Amino acid sequence: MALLETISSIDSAPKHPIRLVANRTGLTVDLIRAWEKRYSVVEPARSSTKRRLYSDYDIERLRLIRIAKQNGRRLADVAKLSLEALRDVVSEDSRFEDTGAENFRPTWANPLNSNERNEAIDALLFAVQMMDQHRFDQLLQQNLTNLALPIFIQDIIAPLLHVIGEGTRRGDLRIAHEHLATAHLRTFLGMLRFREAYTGIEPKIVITTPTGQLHELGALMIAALVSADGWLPVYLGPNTPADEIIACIKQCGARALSVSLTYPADDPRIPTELTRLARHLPVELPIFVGGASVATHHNLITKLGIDAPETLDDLRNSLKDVREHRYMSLRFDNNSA
Amino acid sequence: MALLETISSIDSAPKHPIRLVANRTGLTVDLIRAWEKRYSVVEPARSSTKRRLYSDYDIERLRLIRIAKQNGRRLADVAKLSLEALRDVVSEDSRFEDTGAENFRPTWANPLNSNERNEAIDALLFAVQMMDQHRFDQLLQQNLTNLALPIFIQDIIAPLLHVIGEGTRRGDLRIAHEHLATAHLRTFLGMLRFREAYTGIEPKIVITTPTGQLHELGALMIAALVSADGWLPVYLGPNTPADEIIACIKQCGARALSVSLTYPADDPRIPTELTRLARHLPVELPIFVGGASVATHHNLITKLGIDAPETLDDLRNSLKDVREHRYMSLRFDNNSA
DNA sequence: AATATCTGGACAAAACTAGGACAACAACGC
DNA sequence: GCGTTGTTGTCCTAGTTTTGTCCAGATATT
Repeated sequence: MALLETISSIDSAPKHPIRLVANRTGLTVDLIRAWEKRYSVVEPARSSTKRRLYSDYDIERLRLIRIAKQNGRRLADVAKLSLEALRDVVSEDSRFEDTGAENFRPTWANPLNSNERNEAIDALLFAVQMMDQHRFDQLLQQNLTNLALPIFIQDIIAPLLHVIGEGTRRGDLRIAHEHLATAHLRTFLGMLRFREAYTGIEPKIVITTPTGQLHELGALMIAALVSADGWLPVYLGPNTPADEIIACIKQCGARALSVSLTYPADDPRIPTELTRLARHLPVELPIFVGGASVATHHNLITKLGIDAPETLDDLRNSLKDVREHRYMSLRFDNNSA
Repeated sequence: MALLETISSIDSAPKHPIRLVANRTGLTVDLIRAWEKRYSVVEPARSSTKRRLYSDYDIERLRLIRIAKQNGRRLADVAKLSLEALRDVVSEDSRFEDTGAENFRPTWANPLNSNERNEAIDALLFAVQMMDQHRFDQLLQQNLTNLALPIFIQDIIAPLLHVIGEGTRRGDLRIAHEHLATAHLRTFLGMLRFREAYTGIEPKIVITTPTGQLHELGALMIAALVSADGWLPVYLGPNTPADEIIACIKQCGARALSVSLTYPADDPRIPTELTRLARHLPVELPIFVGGASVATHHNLITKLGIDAPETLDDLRNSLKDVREHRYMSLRFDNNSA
């Protein structure tokens, strides 16, 4: 019995007292009860002694309803909507936000289980196959509003790119489909950099791709990611010569550099450019590389003392160290080598 | 799965309260009511308690009317127009805005007539030199809200790109500066495509760049431009093979194609790809080319019967003809040639 | 015993409606 | 030039609906 429940029921276990719900949603206890009384917004289970017991599902709905209200919706209109419908409404509204700049944080940062993730990615893939850009965009928005940004990038965007690449290689998708998706993601990821409000005191990180590397989606993912961690990405796009990267770092006083290597892996310019970067940048300025082609240049990278974090989380941790002046540079005295 | 019902289209279900409409349109609540009182600009449905309930259709009309007013139209003149008519009016206006009576040449070659425009572009250029992305973005947003979209693109973006290109060539700007600006504009222009709400009945136009052509900003400008004129751009990004373009047009039933040629002008693949397009696409489907490299291939283009509008305005006019089934194809019987 | 939650209701702030007033401004006739 | 007229955005009042907060007595939890 208990076994079956743990498998089938994920969200709907009624466990949380009203106080906790209030804390998580930002609503007051009174208000939650009032909403229930008037519109049956949520109908929580009860304990044996009549205490309300809310499920995760309920909490999520309340959060969304609060946002919907803030966007100008009336309670009666959204009270009875399902979770899915609410998500549609909220993401639809927040896209048009004119004056807004309201950034609500997805405190609800549950990592996805593999089922949900596959479902989300399948839906996105289907939209690409149908060439339905608006559906595609809508799904992206939805996933973004439901997930914290790092999770969104790591669990949705990165796998999606991989699946699309594979699908195109195998012939399940046409090149046209891949282009459509890539072009859209290019815009979407580019926007993510600007979700955070900048105070002007954030440390800067230059993000780009060296000469010959034309794929920029990896770099953009990193830009979006670090901007959520309080960095100000200076994004230069793909195909930037080493000298220009160096000049940019100097002009804007960046504290770190991230370059992305994907394709082609055997471009002879990669070693040249990387070496040039390592030689001309101060030792205390960390250089991070990432992407599919890193493995090819593993030897050179370790020799130059360039940091090649294996996962996005590793990168984030290293950057945290950089910001707190705890980062140990791997590069020592390369200049004289 | 609720896939079918979420196709993003304007539905006329009256569900939105006035506050939400105000948020989305940028109008005040009072003003919306005043317009209704005086000219019946919109006649929203009412709830059981007399609250106004607006449809998506109403919201879109209000947004357009706001722009029309900003362009100098009188409320009485536009109050009763349909959505389609409003779009025509707005895009019509934006063509003649603030240029004197004599000259509405849209500034490809000689951008600088107006002081304001110069000032705006100088400010943008300065932000690029300072590598101040947020200032850059802020200025773009500011200009965009002050101007109608077509004007913004023709009078600000296009000259700006030109000036940046020149500046980099002459050495006033570094490549890094150009990259920063290009990367940002790539995102910014990509977003513009989604400012319009779609009803699902707009004619589609495929926009891309042929194999070998990696610069996409021109194509993106066109995508943003035509979306304001009531088209739904299917944007494929740069470097798309002719066969894929053809497949895409077939799958999504596009009514037109626009390809952008900038650099390199002498790529041998350009003639091949263009010929392929002209041969395999139905005669009644117009093909538009634009960009700096058009001159190089002038002979081929005329021979193939491809339309090469000289200005963005010409393109917009031709597209208007296409939409109203008045367009005279330049292509006749190329298939047998 | 102190704290939290429940039910039911009261109450006030906020939002919406209808109608109208008013100043700023443009257009027009003279 | 001047005055008149019409347009337009904003604001005001008074009445209604919606919504957030608070209270009181009873029950439950710690």
